[in-house]
Amino acid sequence: MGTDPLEDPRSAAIEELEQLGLSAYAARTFVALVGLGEGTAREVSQVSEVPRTRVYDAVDELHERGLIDVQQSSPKRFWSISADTASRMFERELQQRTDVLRTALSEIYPIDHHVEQRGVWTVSGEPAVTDRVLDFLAEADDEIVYMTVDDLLTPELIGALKDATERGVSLKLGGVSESVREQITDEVDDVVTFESMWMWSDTPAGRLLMIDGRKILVSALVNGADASPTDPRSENAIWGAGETNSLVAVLKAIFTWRLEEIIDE
Amino acid sequence: MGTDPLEDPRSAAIEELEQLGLSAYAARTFVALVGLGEGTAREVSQVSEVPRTRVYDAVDELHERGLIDVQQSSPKRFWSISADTASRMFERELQQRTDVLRTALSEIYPIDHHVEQRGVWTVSGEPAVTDRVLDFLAEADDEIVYMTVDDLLTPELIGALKDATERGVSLKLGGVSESVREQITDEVDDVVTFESMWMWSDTPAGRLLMIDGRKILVSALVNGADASPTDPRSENAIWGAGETNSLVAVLKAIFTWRLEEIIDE
DNA sequence: AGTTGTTGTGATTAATCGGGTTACAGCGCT
DNA sequence: AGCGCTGTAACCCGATTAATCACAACAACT
Repeated sequence: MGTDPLEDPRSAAIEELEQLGLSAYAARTFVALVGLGEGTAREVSQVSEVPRTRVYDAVDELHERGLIDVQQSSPKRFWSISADTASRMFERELQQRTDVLRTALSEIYPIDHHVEQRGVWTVSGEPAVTDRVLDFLAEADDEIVYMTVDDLLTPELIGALKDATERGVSLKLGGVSESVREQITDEVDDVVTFESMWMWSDTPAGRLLMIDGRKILVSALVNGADASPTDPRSENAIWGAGETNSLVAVLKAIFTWRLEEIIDE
Repeated sequence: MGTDPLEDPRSAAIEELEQLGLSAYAARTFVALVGLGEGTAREVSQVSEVPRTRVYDAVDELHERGLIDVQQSSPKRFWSISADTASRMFERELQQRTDVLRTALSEIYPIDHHVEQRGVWTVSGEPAVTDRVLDFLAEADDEIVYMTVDDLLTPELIGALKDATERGVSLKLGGVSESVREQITDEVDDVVTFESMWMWSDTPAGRLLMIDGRKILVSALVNGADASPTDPRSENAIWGAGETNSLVAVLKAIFTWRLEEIIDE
């Protein structure tokens, strides 16, 4: 990424505004105006480094989106809404958009997602992997084996695990630290915890999930050398389903074997 | 607008996905995959009318955003997440974005918004006008006079009016229908309502707001001939502040005069 | 009133991006 | 070997937008 993460709020804001659909000029102009509170085209141009003659277009764009008010004098004056109001504005608009999207998509959705029995699927991105894990947990009806590192065990996931045990699914949880383990055994009954077994692979960290011995997901965190703490860590996962699935067959064998060994201790 | 409003969910979804930052190909591909549940590049290409050779690019884009899983076989197979999961995905991402924007903007925000005493500001768009009205209501400490048409009197606005009266501001409300008036007098104490006085202007509908006799906002709805009920109706407003402000001076004179006359009846 | 610097609009150019097409190498199948 | 299909990559072209320039309208000041 070329821009500073949190150091420079102006660049960060401009970046976001562009992502949200504003032109580069409009974004820079708006940020300048938020800083100034109010100003003329010349003033805006000086602090934003937008060519003065283009400030007028940018301002039109912003005015139509309700982000600034304009004064029809000469020179024209521009007045930006407050940071808080602007954020509310975007939030409202985006909420509306996702609502439309949700209804449109659900109207499309046709047949049930029959699950492919052959092949291995790959997933990219931590949020996507978590979603898949949540889906799978929800469809378990016998046994869940879940191994994960601490910071991927969010409250949302703990809730899903709890739900599963409450409908009679047995849970084996591994890899977490002592403190987290205590917290879990406190909140969730019917859980067996076991020590980490990341040693069986050279994967530094990630998750491993097995559902009813018929569905398996494995993930690895891939932020190698350029690991910046603020970045959303990048996670890649693969999963497969079905007794005959090759991934399931292989991993299930290794997994249950090691698992029995460790729990027996 | 060239696309159907609600008739065709596919077009609607594609439109939204593009607005949300997906390329046209990626949007069409995703919608096709949601319909198919799962499919190959060829199948996707047939229903989405995306050139087959470009499906692969689109699919990369979608995979990186966590919207689909891919199977590394030949032919490759693509598996879309459910409509519900996809919506949650976007919601989460956008929430995150607006959060970043909010903090960035508030760090920029410098001096307090000193209010210009001269000149008239213009606002465009119903949401923007409502925001301005809410801002102004919040800073009233003596008297609010508010005239509006029914459907612009949202719960949010009623709440703000109620807040104001509860801190001792007197409220004069006009223009609303009988039923709404009853609802208001029910919810909010210390409110004087009066009949519409839109006759003083040729404006068909809109709002008129006066705060402490020192700040005035006037709006008009401008959806002329092409008024479609689903469109967010377009509203334009002007406002000015300060005893010496020309807009305030003129309107205040007319307004209080007519107001006394009507309420006296 | 004339002069001067500033303001706002419009036209024009340059560069970037994304949609659309084509070429082609690898592969399995007959 | 021949064929069809899959996946990668290169290319072209049109649209959008950043960036520059020319100019008329205007305000201010002498």
